[in-house]
Amino acid sequence: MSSKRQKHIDLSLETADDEVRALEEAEDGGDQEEEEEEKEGCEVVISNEDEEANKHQEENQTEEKEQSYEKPTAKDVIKDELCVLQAEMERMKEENRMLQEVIDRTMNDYYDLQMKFADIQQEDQPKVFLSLGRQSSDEIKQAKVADRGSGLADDEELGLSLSLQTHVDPHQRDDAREEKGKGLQSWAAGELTTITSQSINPATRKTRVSVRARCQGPTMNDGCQWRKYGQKVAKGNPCPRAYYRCTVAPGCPVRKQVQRCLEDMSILVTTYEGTHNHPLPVGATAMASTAASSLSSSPLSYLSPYLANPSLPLSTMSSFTSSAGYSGIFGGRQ
DNA sequence: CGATTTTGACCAGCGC
DNA sequence: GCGCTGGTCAAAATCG
Repeated sequence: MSSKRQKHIDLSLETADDEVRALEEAEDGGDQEEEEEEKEGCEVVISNEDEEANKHQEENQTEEKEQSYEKPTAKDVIKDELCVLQAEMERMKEENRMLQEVIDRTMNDYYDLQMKFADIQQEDQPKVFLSLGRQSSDEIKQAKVADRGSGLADDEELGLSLSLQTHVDPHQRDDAREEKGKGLQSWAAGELTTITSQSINPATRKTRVSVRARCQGPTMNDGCQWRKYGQKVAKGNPCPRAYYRCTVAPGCPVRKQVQRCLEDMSILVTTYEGTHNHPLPVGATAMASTAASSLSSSPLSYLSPYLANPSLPLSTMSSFTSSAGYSGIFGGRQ
């Protein structure tokens, strides 16, 4: 051992050390020299091959020592294996523990959302006002105007806020809008994404969701199939507004409007209206799930049915990070 | 040839 | 009532 340069790696795993000690005691009955070695902990012996070649001449002289060295090397291998296995086991345990925590958190969020959804349903079918987007109450108030006019108002970018308001009487709409919504903000991975949702027609309870996302193409690929049925140049925005109808299933009432933002042509403002009367494509469902889970900690009780039958289109929209608003709109077939 | 897009016409709601 | 505007229709054009 003295003739060879050795590298020692002390893994310091007591349990593995104990097992090795028990093994050696069973085999050798307790050798004095080995016991001293064991006190140093679990060791991994790695010989340096380069120096081993240079000192090849010394090998003959130390042949006897080499022979006596082979015995503890074999045990070191066993120790090594045990140490590695032990370390691996600990790592797996830690990983399991973390995964369990994630599952618990997800389940808690899900139950919480279910409870909140039940509460909302008890409010005599109130009108739900949703606002996703970093908006103040005033901005929410302007949402309808902006939606009808030259695209959505230029909300604060780089963030996602969410508010939920409920009110029954259409005449109270303005008052309700004065309330500042509870907010949830999260990063959109550096991309702009603002979602603004509000119900427009109290009679039909049609909900609308506006999504602002950076998109190079003429429209976002949101996983659904759309047919264009009209195009208009809205006042105040030279960019034409395109009208699309969902063609996934015949008679599906969902429609969407697509228009470039006046302030930033790279931003595509897509407004969805109506509720799908059919199951959504896999891609849309996947995205909906992702979006829903990303907002699981928000006060979005209406997400519960959405989780069961999500309808949010999956897309190539690179900036789409959250899409809870779709749940209020595209409830899918329920 | 069927599906989709384009585009002008038409309709409804709203404000004056 | 009139004009403006947004939304929809439907025929023609285009595409695959």
